Amino acid sequence: MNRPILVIEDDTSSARWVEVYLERAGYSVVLAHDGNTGLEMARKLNPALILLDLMLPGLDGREICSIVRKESDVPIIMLTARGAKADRIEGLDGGADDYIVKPFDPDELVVRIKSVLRRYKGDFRKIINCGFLHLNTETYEMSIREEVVILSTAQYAIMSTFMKHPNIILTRNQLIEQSFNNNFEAYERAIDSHIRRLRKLIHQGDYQPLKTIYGSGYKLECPEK
Amino acid sequence: MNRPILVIEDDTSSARWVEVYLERAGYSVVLAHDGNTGLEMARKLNPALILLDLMLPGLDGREICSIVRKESDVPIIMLTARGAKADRIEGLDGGADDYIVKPFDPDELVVRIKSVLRRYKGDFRKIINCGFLHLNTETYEMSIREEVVILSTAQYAIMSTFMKHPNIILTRNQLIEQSFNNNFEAYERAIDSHIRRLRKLIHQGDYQPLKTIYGSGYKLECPEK
DNA sequence: TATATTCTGACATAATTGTGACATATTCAA
DNA sequence: TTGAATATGTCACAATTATGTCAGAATATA
Repeated sequence: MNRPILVIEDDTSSARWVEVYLERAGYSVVLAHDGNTGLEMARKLNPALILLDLMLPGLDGREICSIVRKESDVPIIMLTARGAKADRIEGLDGGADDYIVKPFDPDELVVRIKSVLRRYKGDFRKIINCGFLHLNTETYEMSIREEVVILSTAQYAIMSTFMKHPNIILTRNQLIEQSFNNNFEAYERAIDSHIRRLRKLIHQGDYQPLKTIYGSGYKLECPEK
Repeated sequence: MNRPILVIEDDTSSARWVEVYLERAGYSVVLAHDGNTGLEMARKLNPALILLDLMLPGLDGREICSIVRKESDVPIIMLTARGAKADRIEGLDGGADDYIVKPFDPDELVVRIKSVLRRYKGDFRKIINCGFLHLNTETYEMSIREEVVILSTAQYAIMSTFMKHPNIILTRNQLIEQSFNNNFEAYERAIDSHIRRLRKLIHQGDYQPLKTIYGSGYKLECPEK
């Protein structure tokens, strides 16, 4: 019993083309041509993975993404049109695991699918999502709404610790332990400097999700999933 | 052997609807349509979680909640009908772990359930409940009906001592011992200042649950569990 | 009423964190 | 390899927040 890949894509010809290609690669495929049926199938079929077009009639791709993400942990790859950077990111806002820009190379599609599934089995997400923050664990890129920045090693280490434990107070020592596996010789308050640098990157106008908890440590504030 | 989710809800159609939805999400579900059978089942079945309607024939939802809470640590999510914010909080007042306002989004329900169960596996109570006071041990946030404040280190230490020993007179020295593990050099009367600051935060109109016991110490007044 | 106790606000001080500048270390490209 | 760019840790000092203390007012108790 092989769980299928669910492809939600309104353009029939391109959907069929994907279907053929995936089946050739050994996956079983189910197509949905609009958002509502797509969502319904996502619930009924328990698919192994969802390929989701961003622009859809009926329910929008990103809406589907956030709904599905709330209900299950199924991996989702967004298909987005070329160009608009904002658009790519918007997919991630809903909690997608990866995205591919159209038109894409069929081989690349298969590679991405394999990689997402592999990661998924290893229970390891390529992208950690947290509110409007999205951290790519392969490239160390962090996107904040429409902006993308590349984090330094230490910044990435600390940020990923925060994003794995959102809404929780982390002491400087916890941050050091979790982020650097204790390979950290420096003064505890070096963390403060990293925090300052991170804050410059991730604030949204006046809103700063990296909170100071006086006497305790720091906390990354994220909307609850 | 999977422990079921017990749904105590008198409206049959809405109960069935919840049942279908939860089963689709992979949970096994048991229904009870009035308070008394609900309570009985809660005792017999050892459910993984209880979904509890606030308004019930027979035993009221909040009565059940406090009875069950006395007998076990099973997580409880209250379902409350009205929109009024005060009402939602009333669920927590009985010792519930979360509440959902009807009519609710089925997706949201599943999300909440997952999150409560996840917290429970970590085997720590995130929130200490005491009357209308709720203290979050992760964030040092205290919610008082509708308001949320963040306590300072000392305030948190003292407040959690009170909430772990409600309705009991605590002398200043007991407060110091329990709250600061005797790492406290200062004059006993410093407690008075903390009390004053806490009182400013937690009074409800004229009602002040932090009582002075003349000649002895202080007491946090909570409705009995 | 007299006395003991607690409340209150103001204040000083202590504790903690933020900031920018700087020195050193590391990385990367030529 | 060298040199430039970048990253990181440290420091001094500023800013902020928390805490303890006190004196006098208010309150409780006998």
